[in-house]
Amino acid sequence: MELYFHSLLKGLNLKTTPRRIALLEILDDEQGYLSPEDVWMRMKRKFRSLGLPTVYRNLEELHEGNIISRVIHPDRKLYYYFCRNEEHHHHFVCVSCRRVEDLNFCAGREMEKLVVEGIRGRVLSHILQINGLCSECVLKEGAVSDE
Amino acid sequence: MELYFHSLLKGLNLKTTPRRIALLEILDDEQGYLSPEDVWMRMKRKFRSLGLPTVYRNLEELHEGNIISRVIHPDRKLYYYFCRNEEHHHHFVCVSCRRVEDLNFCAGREMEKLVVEGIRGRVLSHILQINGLCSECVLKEGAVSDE
DNA sequence: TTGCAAATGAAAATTGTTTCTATTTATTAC
DNA sequence: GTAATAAATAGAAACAATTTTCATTTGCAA
Repeated sequence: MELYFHSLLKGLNLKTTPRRIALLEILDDEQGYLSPEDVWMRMKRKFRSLGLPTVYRNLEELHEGNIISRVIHPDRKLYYYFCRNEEHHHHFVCVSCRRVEDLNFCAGREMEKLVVEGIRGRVLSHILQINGLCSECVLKEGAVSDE
Repeated sequence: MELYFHSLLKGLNLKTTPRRIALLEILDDEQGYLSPEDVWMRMKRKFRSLGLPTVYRNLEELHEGNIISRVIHPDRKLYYYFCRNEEHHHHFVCVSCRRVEDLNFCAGREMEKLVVEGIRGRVLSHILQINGLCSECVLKEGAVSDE
């Protein structure tokens, strides 16, 4: 694995540092996506004196090199995830407990068709977020509003 | 028109101030969308001492009241525009010229089913936004990246 | 017209992200 | 292996968009 990461980095003319390896491992282990701060917190377990700018810089370099993907969520923050040729998916966000669950669902194909045929434009990316109550919070059924 | 705006504001229990009228007029005149700062600059022509927080506050209140719509551009800034379509719908946002087009498409039903049956949760709302290039910008095909 | 809650301006705070700079480190040529 | 050097890093500071705070002003219901 480390060898594979090394060759990826080499391909971008980036040096293979322990931090970059760790960052790639973290993203590779995650099935969802992570904010720079999420990545930072995970990496800090290993590198006590890691700076947040280092995380931002590396995430952005790897994104530019097409090794990881970036999404911009409606919360206006950046999120990154490892590029797998796996099914693109979206997240269900519980507005009560803030848990996030993956949804193996994407309307991308339909949207693309609609945009290409209807508007005659081109789709570059899309943002989909579903807000609701997860099973536990549905039971608790507290006075939770959608915001 | 002013009367119409007055009734809209009344419906939200918001007072009819000269600033709110001007703000609504500006958004109503625009066929695309505007950033809070865009709105601020246009309003300053009329109100010399207008504060930017006032613009942010009002845009957000009107958005919450469903009088104006909000989109989040890939540049991570907020943009607002006047709601003309009553149906629930989604947005196609041209990342090049900033035009917004309504898409009469919603995958809400499928998502709902998936969430209820799969996760056993409840959907409260969803946000779907498609970023891309509109027909004109596809033709121009400039060096525009999804950024 | 008056009283009061709502709206506002100005300044300051916050948040997420980026830049700067001195120091450290991975790689390359020997 | 080792030295030279260009890239990578930490830490501090800068930044930009947005939000909060609070004292003052204003719309509007009584």
